[in-house]
Amino acid sequence: MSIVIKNTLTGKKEKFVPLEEGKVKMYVCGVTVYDDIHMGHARSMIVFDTIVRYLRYRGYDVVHHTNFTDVDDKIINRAAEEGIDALELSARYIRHYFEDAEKLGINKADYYPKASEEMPAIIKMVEEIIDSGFGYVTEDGSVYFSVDKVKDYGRLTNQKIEDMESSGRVVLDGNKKNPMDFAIWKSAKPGEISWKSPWGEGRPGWHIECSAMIREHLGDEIDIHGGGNDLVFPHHENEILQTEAVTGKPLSKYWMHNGMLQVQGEKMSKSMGNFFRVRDVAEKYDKHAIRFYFLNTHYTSPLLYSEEMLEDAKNSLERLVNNYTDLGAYMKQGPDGGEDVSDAVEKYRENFIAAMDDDFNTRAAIEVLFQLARTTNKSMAEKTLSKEGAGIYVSLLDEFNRVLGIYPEISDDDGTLDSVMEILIDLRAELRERKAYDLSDLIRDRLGEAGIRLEDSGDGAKWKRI
RNA sequence: GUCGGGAUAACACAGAGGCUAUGUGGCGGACUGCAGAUCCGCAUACGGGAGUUCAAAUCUCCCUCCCGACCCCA
Repeated sequence: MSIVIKNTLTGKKEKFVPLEEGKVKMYVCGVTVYDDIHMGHARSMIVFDTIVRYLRYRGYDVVHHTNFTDVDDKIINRAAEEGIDALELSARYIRHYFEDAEKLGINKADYYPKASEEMPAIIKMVEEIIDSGFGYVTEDGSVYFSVDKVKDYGRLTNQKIEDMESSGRVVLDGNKKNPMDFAIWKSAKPGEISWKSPWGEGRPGWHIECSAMIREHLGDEIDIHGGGNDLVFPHHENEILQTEAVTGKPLSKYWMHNGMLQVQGEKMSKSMGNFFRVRDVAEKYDKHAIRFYFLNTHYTSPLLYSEEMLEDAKNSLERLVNNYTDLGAYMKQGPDGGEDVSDAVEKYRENFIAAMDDDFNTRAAIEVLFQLARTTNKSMAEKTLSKEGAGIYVSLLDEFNRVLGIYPEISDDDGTLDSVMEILIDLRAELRERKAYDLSDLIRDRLGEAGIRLEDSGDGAKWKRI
């Protein structure tokens, strides 16, 4: 059994074999930090966060880098509007990014390279591209990549240059020799943020930073390169060209792309103006519901965004969380002995791994959780489950949760609250015994207002924080 | 135009030749003083048309419609 990954490069699912056994070098394209991140970015972040978590769960030693594009036209323009320095603006949104990432339960990447801090590596790479004959310098001090020199352009896109030009949208501008040529170094306009280079003051083109930063920090070849599928062309295509022009080696063995989030049938994007900021959504939905919403679909599929969808995810997840907290409570109160759960547990683990091994099918993995919930709910109701068995299930769910991050962390038991609740529950039992339902219901209602949900059942009451 | 991905019950979303998909919502039952949770059951499916096959939601071909990429994008 091994992991299978849908590789954009070949369009097929391929067995995952890293360059170096047991190790995974992974680079995921991050965001251009000129504004707050939206739910579309959140999807990509959660998807790749989960993939990293799973690879680690499967025993791989993963190095994961995600970049920030902190120098680009939009940042420069936005900063000019606000009358501040470009890097001051990008620093602000990088800060926001981390605040938002935390609200999504994202584990930190090992390193976050920023274009502005990688100039020596970027300039070096541009020089190497020129030296290899793939780059040319223009009169104004810009440097372009020459696609004419490339043998098999369009590998990732599976397209020919001629076909793309027929779109009529690609135009020959400036000093380009071929309309498909792209800037790897842009000369600075007066007043713009710039760095010194052999070609004069300027800044990097969009695609070069990723190529340069990968090479600088991860090496010539990596295992997995990820990002949204809107980056396939031209961004990733061009990254491949740049890197291979210099190293002669494939940039990444596997290319993974997540599907777009759609709002009313259209892609969510800044330019469409139909986006929802993570920080706004996170006001109303917690990270577990948001993660569940995203992971309840395969990462490559398009996904509809609406508040109803989030509401739906929240309700669905509640079923799983109820099961999880019930198992937690049963662990303390359930009977000893009971049937052996080890076979069942092993089966669930196998199914979970089989689902995730198949191109990280989180949706199928979640179905395993629902199956587990149904059968354990039943065995708890029938008292055929032992407290030990419940404990084993809880650890199993904790294990799965290290990958998915959808169950809430059980807050440290406050012993005081436990005893207070015990008193209240006993008191209510007494009241109910005397059929003083008005009082017992009042207690339950008031607890609800205080954020504690009390549920009566045949053998005592259960409570949990909500 | 070229290339890619889709169309599955009320909704969302898996599956990929035969095996009860799953969840939310709906309806009906069990449990219950009530509420909630939980369990059991029910209903509504694989865009259309041909074909291959003993057997097709799944494979092949054709058609219709949707989304994305080709300027910026996760």
